[in-house]
Amino acid sequence: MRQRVLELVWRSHQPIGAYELLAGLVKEGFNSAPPTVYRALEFLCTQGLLHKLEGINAYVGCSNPETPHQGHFLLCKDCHQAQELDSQYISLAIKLSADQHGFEIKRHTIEIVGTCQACLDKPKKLESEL
Amino acid sequence: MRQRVLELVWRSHQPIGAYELLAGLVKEGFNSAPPTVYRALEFLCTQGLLHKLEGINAYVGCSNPETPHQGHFLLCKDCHQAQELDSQYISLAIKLSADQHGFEIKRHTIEIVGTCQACLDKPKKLESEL
DNA sequence: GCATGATATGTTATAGTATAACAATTTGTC
DNA sequence: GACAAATTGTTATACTATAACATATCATGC
Repeated sequence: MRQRVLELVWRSHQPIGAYELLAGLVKEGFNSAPPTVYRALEFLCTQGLLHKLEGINAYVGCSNPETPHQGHFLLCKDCHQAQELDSQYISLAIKLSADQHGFEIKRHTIEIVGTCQACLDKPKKLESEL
Repeated sequence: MRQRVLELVWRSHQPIGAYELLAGLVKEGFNSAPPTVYRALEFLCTQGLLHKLEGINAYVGCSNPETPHQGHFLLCKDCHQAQELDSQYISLAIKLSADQHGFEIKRHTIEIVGTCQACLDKPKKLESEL
């Protein structure tokens, strides 16, 4: 079941919600209910195979599951693609800030919303096609 | 109404949820419903008077509403306090990463979950009081 | 094999978060 | 005061998530 969920997430190629995944399972013949999906998602996130995007209640496959890490994401509000970042600078800056406040980090969420390069280029494309 | 909601958020001294705010309004005699609260919250966030914490679906007062900015937060999982950061390093690191990907930032969410200094010190306090 | 406990999944119900759509009211401006 | 714009009220419902308990699957030692 967990494997089915993982595959469905990867197959979507964009962030996907729990109930959308549930619909996918049902379409495959599984007679599943919400807890099934949420359990699988929780497990996969714990294992570092998925990340949850808190801002939009959706899930994406982790781009580098071998190395345990927290996800940093660029979320395009036009095409809804999620690009995972791996920035040492961001991680370092966060660690420094936390240390300054004597704060012990357990996990962190970084979600940057805006417009991706492809979508920024789209208007230009249209122009050049005229 | 918006003012009432803003005051209730500040008065709570911690992140507070929409339905908790609604209960507060009702206790004050207002006969309000969810949309009222959500509208007020959306307005106050847009004005930069509040920040929303996506990870826990709760709202906190902005510590510096004069200067428009995105919230960066340290969230203590023990005492549930939210400490707002203002780190130029974090902002810069994010901007650099986004630029590298040709990404245009609209807004971002940074939520660091862990244990605050006060809560880290608590066990020691108990020890010394024996 | 098969009893046993641990892990995983099924099932039902419900809690918690958020918004759509339309009506009524208030507010500012002329 | 009349009008348009902005705000709030009202009802209904959509979306997200978990509690609680039942059942099934799986690994392990005997």
